[in-house]
Amino acid sequence: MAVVRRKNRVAPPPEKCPLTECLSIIGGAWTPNIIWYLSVQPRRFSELKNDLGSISPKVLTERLKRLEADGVVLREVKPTSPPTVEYSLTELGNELKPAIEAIVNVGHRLKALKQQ
Amino acid sequence: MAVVRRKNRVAPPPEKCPLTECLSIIGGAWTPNIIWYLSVQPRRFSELKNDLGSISPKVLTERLKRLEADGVVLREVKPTSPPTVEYSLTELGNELKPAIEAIVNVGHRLKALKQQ
DNA sequence: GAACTAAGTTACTAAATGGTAACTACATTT
DNA sequence: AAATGTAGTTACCATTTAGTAACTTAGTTC
Repeated sequence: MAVVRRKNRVAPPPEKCPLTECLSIIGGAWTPNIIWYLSVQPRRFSELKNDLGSISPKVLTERLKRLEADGVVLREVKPTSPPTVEYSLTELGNELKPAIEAIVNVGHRLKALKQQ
Repeated sequence: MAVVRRKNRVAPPPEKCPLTECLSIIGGAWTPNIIWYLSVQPRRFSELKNDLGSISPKVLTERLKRLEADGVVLREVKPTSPPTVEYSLTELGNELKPAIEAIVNVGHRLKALKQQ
């Protein structure tokens, strides 16, 4: 039985791939988790650190800076003493919610299917 | 103005985090793209390699093996000559589609917003 | 018989990533 | 006065990750 040469191409996920575009923002350890927490409510640095459990301050700082640079997260210094810093999702950041939610939902389904 | 000690905790994304669960499967370079292509139709090794453009065969093999081990992808050797190998999504793999689609959709929105 | 296709494998390298631990400065609480 | 909380920073290290390039086996087309 000779090999069949298939010539059909699948159109690629269109130019400058939206998949890659979105993943370049939510990629990296902890990032989706951070966005998840911020989607619930604005959080302070130390609160996020606590929420996430074993993240190091170094990585948390890195992630927040990148998210801020990407326009996804807003950083606000509050005039308390000592000053506190509150992070929240920007409008652009809110756009990410559906993706995070979909991933969470699939995660639930995967867990359910695994347990059977 | 004294610092406000906030005591409320945000409930963590529930035990053994579904977010992390799902990301452990779709994480890693090229993985979401591979799933995207397979969600359109079953694809052969060389077809995927072509679809993805600049992926190396080493990485493609790695990704496919892991996806197969995770029960997300089915690998079938076809009795052609030379033998060809067809990859497709399993039922479990199909569960991932909504997440990939959501990411793609958000990617579109991000691109649209950026261009303004 | 040479070149090509299919589906990879292997050895090596470079870069990115994440983690650890210690440190800062200032203010408040005990 | 000491400890704690706030929001980080810095230097260093280990691991992971991805990429390159060359190679394999076997059949098939030119």
